[in-house]
Amino acid sequence: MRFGRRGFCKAWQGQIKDAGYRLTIPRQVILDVLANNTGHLSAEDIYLKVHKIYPQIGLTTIYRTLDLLVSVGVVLKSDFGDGRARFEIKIKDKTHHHHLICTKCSRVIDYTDFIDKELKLLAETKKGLSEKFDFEITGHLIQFYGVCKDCRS
Amino acid sequence: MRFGRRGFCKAWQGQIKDAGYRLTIPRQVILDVLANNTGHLSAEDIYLKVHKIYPQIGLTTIYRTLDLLVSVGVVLKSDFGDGRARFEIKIKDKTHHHHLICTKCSRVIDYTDFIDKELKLLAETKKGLSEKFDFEITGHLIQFYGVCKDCRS
DNA sequence: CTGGAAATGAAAATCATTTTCAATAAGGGG
DNA sequence: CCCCTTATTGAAAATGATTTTCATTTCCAG
Repeated sequence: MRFGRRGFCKAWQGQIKDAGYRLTIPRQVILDVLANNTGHLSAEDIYLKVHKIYPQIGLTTIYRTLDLLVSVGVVLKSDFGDGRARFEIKIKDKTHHHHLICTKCSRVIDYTDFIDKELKLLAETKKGLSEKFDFEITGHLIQFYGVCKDCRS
Repeated sequence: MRFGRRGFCKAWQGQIKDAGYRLTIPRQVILDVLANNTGHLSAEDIYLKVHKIYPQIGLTTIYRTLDLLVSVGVVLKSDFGDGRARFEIKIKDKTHHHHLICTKCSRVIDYTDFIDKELKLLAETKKGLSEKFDFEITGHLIQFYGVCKDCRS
C-alpha cells in the first residue's frame, strides 16, 4: 500500500479515530484512493480503484465508508445532477470552490474565481434569510451548468 | 374537470401545441393539477392528485408528461437533495426565485429577497466563467439549506 | 491474548425513474 | 364527419444507484 499525501493522511486518520471509529484496512485504502485522486469520483469510480489495491472490498463498504467520511468532515459529497453522487476529499488549504458542470459530458471544473464576491453575497443572504424565515442555515449550493469547449465542437 | 387559472392554462396549452405535441386529456389534467398546486410537487404527489380526477392515469405518463412540460419550458424541475425530483409550473409574472430547503422536513421556501443582487452577481460570474473556461453557460443553481423553525423546537 | 463490539461483504431489497410493447386516441386529410 | 397514420398511453418489467440484512470477520481495549 503506497500512501501519497502522507502528512494529510495522518490528519485524516486522526479525524476518524477522534470520532470514535476504528481505523480499518478498507478505510485506509479508501482514504488513500481519495487522497490520490482529486477529481470528482463516483462511488463506483472509487470502488474500481480500491479494488485494484484491495480486491476483497465490497461496494457496500465503499458506500458506508464514504458516508462516514462525509459525516466526519473529511470528504465532500456533491450532486451534479447525473444521478450519482460524487466525492472529493477536503484538502487543507485548498480554497473553497464551486463547480462548473458540463451537461453533455459531466466534466466538472472547480472554480475559485469570483468566489470572494460569491461568499460575501452568500453571507449577507444567509443572514437575511435566516432572520426573515427563522431558519438555521447550515449550508448553500452554487453551481453553474453549461456545455464545455470539447462538447460544442 | 375544473380548470383554475384558466387564462394561463390556455397559454400553456398553446406552448404544447406550438411545440408540435398533441393536447391529450392526461396532459390537460396534469397541467391543471400543476396550475392549481403551486407547491413543489414530486412525481408521486402529482400522480396521486391526477389520479383523483383521472383514475386511469399511469405513473409512466406522469413522468413522460413532466419531461415534456420541462422541455417546452412550462415547468421547472428541481432537485432538493431528497432523492426525488420536484416540479412547479412557471407562472408568468412570478418573480425569479431561489429555494431555501429544510433538511429535516424537506419544506421548501421560495425566496425573492436579495434576488436582484444574486442575479447581478450570477450574471457577472457567468460572463467571467464562460470566458475563462470556454463554456457556454446555460444555467445556474443557488440553494440554501437549513433547519426550519418547527423542526428546531 | 482474547472477548465483545464494530466493521465487513454477499446477496437481497428499495425506490425513483426508464424502457418495452401492445393497445388506444388525437386530429389532419379526404 | 369519418378514417388513417402516428403520437400517446398504461402495465409490467427493467434499470441503476444506494441501502438493508445478516452471518462472518476484524479491531483493539483490557
